[in-house]
Amino acid sequence: MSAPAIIWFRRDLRLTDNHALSAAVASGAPLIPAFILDEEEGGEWRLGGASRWWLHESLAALSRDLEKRGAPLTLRRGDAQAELSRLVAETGAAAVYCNRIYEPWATDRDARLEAKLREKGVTTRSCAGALLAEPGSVCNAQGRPFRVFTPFWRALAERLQPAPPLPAPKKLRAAPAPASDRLDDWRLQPKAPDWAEGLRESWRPGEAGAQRRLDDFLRDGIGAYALLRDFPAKDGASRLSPHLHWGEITPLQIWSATAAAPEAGRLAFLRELGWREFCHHLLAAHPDMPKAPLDKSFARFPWTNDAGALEAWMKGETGYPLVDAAMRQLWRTGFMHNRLRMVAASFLVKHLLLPWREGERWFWDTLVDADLADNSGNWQWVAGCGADAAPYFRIFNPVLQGEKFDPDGAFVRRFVPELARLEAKYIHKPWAAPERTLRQAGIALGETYPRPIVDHAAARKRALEAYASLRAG
DNA sequence: CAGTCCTTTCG
DNA sequence: GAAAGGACT
Repeated sequence: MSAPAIIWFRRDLRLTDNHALSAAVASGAPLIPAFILDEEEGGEWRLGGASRWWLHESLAALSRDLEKRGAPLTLRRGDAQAELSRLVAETGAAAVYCNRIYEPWATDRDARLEAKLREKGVTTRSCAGALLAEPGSVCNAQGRPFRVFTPFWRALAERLQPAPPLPAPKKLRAAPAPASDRLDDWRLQPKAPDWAEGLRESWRPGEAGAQRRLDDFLRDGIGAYALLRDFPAKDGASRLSPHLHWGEITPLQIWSATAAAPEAGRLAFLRELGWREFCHHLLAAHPDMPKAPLDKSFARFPWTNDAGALEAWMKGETGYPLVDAAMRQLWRTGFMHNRLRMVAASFLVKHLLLPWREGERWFWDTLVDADLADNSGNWQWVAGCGADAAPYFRIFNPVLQGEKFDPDGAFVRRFVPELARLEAKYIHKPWAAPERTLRQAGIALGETYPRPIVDHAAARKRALEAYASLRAG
């Protein structure tokens, strides 16, 4: 019997369009599918709470899918390099197959690991699939990585020659299975049970869930996507982001599946896929993007340090209904609508002048789609220190944003129930409502719902001055 | 080199 | 329609 091959699952928790898996199957070797939980990997960016929950559910799904095809998933926990080497030694594996991930900490580690395995005569085969194009492969006329989205996306789309996604292997020939941890022993589930409950109500992690989400979106969502995507109460978003992050589905599968969709919706939607791509390429070009502003002049930005304001923002108690609804959606469901991410993030950075890294950290822990490239790239974009930056145009007015994109207040009512009975005219500015109106709606400002923690006009002025000081210096 | 463009907002 | 400025061709 030939030496087995390990399929090292990481951020590719799927069987379809999985090049590493298909290559391993094609090699003819008996297979050992494995996942290693390394709770230290990523350092500061180790798994956040919502991501741990997702991972638990997604691994359970992957494990079932592999079992059905005759090759159970082996689970190990510990330092990824050490555990993989141990698994190779235990099983006599001659090859390791995996799909590439692109975080700077991961590319460094994987390169070291590959060298180490090669010394022992074990070959590593790493495949692409998490992105439409390899980072570094999309450049401007000077051969440099793009810093503006639209030319980047044009250049990528022009070059892209999508091959059809690979089908899932029907049967897997398994090697004798090594000892495995039990998933439940990993304690990936949150300690607060109500958090897990909120997440479970909102999501179906795993490849089948991802496929169903895509099918639903193609049937019900993509046609009107360009029209509805900005209205948080309309649920016009695809909600594929966490599935993409964990590789339960690939951008190529999504790209291919949209081929028959109406043009307007399709282009608007693929553009969002493009932003994901752009952020990943940016991170590869700027490995310190998660902690250092791409625009170096921001090193002397006059951030404030107001723990109380940060706390109010995290809890959704700023007194601005749209911001609060957004922050509570995040906490309850592990998700925040795209437009609200811009509004809530702008509020933290511009209205409160709190460092964007505080927001980045909170989103990292609470988003089910927490992704290093997307999270850091987008926070820098909002703060105005990132790519495609235009800080002066992005002081969102949370009242106007509410009136424009949640005109009847349906979204606010859903997530800020203490305002539910307030008429639409005041739903985004309860402080402006007459005392009688508030009383009839059961609201006592400062008691049942907070007064605004900052005045919009004053905060806007302060932010403009802070940004102007960068240029003056 | 100059001309165009940029996940936009606000008055 | 203006707000600053840099990216890109």
